Amino acid sequence: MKRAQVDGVTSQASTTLKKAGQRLTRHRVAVMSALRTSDRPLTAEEVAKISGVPLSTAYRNLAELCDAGVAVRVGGADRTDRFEIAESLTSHHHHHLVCTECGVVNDFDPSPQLERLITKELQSLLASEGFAESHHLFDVHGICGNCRTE
Amino acid sequence: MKRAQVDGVTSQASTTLKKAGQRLTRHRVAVMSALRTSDRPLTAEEVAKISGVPLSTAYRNLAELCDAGVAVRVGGADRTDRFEIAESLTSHHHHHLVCTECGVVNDFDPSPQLERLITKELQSLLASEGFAESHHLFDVHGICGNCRTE
DNA sequence: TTTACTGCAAAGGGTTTGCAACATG
DNA sequence: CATGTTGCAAACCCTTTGCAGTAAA
Repeated sequence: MKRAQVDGVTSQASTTLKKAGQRLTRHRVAVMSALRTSDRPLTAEEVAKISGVPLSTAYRNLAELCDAGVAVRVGGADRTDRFEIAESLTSHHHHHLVCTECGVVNDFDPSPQLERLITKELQSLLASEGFAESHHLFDVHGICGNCRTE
Repeated sequence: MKRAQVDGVTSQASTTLKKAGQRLTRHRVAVMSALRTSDRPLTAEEVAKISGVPLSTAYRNLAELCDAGVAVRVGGADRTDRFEIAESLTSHHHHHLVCTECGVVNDFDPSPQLERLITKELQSLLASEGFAESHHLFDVHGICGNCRTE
């Protein structure tokens, strides 16, 4: 059921973009590639550096990718946005480890058990609060290994 | 085991502030009172309005309260910081419902079962990642009841 | 060829800070 | 009195936007 993700992600992304009336430029490919290559959410500045795309264009492309549902904006501990490929494209659900010292955000995988319980808990919650969930973030804040050994 | 929280919070807060070499001014009391009175995290602007403290002073006071461990900075969906009384003072552990439309953050209580599983899962996680948890945030993003009916 | 995209520089918006006046312990 | 605190305005920093030129489809 699960096919090679490299092609899947790229083709699904271009399809989605086309549907949104957006063009698949070399910059956009570069930005997506930067996101896909990383094992953690990236800041716009990191994306710009890695992809060689000017910062303002990187911001614009990231915003478009988010609108199209290809990427997601991830909040951290500092006031700098970070971006990652949407889980719907990678079929890899994960959560975040946020360092309150340096701001870096890393990924980690939840246990199926935890995920099941979360899903269940959300159902009753959404009903009682009239809240429509788009997604949930389980973020653990603390000091990362790097900052601890400095 | 659980005593009146109003006095507990205030006295513990002033003790903590004193220890940090900070004064308990009327502004600081007003800021803490604003946070304590609310059932959800407040923006600095909201705190300023409610407490009658000028915005820049509110920011400074909030930063000091955070440093002293009396308050906590809560990230949302927009780029506006929100603040709430630290859980260690209220002994009320909760999570957040973040509206991606209007930015409002509301509180909700997790089931003991969920909380137990989270705690357990974090132990192995922290060990394997060399990460020192300070606290965890289980944030559910979506559209709040208000925005849905608009 | 049409329309979307790019790149620079300039504007925005939330947050922080310099500094002189002020209040607390 | 000595220091921490306040208030205003200016500075900051990340992000967004206007506009003329460029490149997908």
